[in-house]
Amino acid sequence: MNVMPAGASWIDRFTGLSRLEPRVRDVLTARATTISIREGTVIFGPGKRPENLLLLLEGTVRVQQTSDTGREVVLYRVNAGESCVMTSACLLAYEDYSAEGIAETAVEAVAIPRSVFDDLISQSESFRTFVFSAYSRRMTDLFHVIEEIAFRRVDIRLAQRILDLAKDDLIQATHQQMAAELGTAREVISRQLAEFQRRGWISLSRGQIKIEARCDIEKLARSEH
Amino acid sequence: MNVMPAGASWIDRFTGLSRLEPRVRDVLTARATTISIREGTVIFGPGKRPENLLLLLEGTVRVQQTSDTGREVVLYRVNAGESCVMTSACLLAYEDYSAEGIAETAVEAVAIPRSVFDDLISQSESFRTFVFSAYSRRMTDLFHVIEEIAFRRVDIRLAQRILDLAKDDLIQATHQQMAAELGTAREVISRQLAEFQRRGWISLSRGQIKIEARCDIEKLARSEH
DNA sequence: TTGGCTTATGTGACTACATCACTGTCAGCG
DNA sequence: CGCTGACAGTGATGTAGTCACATAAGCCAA
Repeated sequence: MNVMPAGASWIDRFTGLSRLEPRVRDVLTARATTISIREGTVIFGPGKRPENLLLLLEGTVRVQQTSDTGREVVLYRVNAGESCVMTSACLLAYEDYSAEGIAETAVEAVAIPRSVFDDLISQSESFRTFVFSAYSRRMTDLFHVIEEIAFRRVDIRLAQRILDLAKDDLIQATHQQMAAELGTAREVISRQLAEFQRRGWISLSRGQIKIEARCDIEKLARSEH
Repeated sequence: MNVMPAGASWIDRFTGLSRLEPRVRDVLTARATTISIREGTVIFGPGKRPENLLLLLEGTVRVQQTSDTGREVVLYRVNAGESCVMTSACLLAYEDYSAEGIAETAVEAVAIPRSVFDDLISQSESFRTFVFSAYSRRMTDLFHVIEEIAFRRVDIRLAQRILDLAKDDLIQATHQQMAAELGTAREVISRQLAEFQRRGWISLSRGQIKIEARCDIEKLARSEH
């Protein structure tokens, strides 16, 4: 993780911080640093306590749960312009989570050390709102995950996830990885994808999925039940 | 909700608050009130923003998710000595959650209004730790729920829940309510309970489940996979 | 007490999903 | 070129969820 002084303007990339009191803004600019994190780095996870609160400038962090039986579910992703609140929870009150956060791409982030975080929380009402909003967002995300896993059909969820993950109508992922996205088994994904291909919605090749009929997939993704 | 002045000693019932700075302690004692909430009251939920952070002195709050298709899952319970952090998130950054919190029994709680919460968070390090720890706890709870729903068999989860809910080897609940506990369908619960009864582990009657062989149920609850 | 109502529970048939145990296939490389 | 390891396909079987009912149990009022 390469450390360098923070620029003056990054704050404006975070909508929640735009109204920050000028005094507090200065503290943040002075005492936070930007860091670069390599793709694949584990940012927090079982046994790994993070040292900083991260505000993402570039890249995405994937937060996932790995069960003792080795199966995985992706819980949510933290994108540029968002903060990784799990790290702030860990920061102040470390519990050994079963969830872990992984840099899915190379990540540029502003790192706020615990002491600064503490000062900001105590001095700035708008910073508090920023942090608590972020918590709310993530809680809401988790509620959605629970609802989807418990009550939604996998074909619908798969269709949604294909649309979410597709860059330029293409997804670079194995069936195993797609299964981990939804918390299901590889075979289930293989069969569903085969069915989608049969319908001409996608085409498959080793390690990738290509969207051929986006609107049909959207139709399924939007359908109830 | 019946309002009366708070006693001096309730703070000691919350382990996280025992080390509160004396000055802050006084603020809390002076400006917080205890309230009584009737069983069944919706404390927060879609369209209902709570006005206070609640610290539970007595009773339990059940936090559950209701899907648009009408099915439910119980996410976690807040017990005496714990704080209802969802309300604090709502307090500072209201999002319209799909989750709702319901007083499962009559509840006695200390109510901390938004302004006081704000003061405490800014003035007291140990109060901050208290609040963020509570967040951590609940996040962890949600991770467990996700793991259970995604990867655990319902017979095992049902056995666990029976043990959790049993007061004096008896549960007053319909199959429908048990289904909501686990986020599954009523028929599934009926069949599983029938099987447990066939094995002599429980006996059933309308609206209640009686434990007959606790150790056998525990054996199943503990078993992997 | 009987009959009617509501709520709770039982059941069969069927679909969806998970698991297991394989087989087949592709890409890269020694 | 042929091995190797990762990826993908598939049938059989078990578990869970859905649908459409049939029963049954308590409750109240005639």
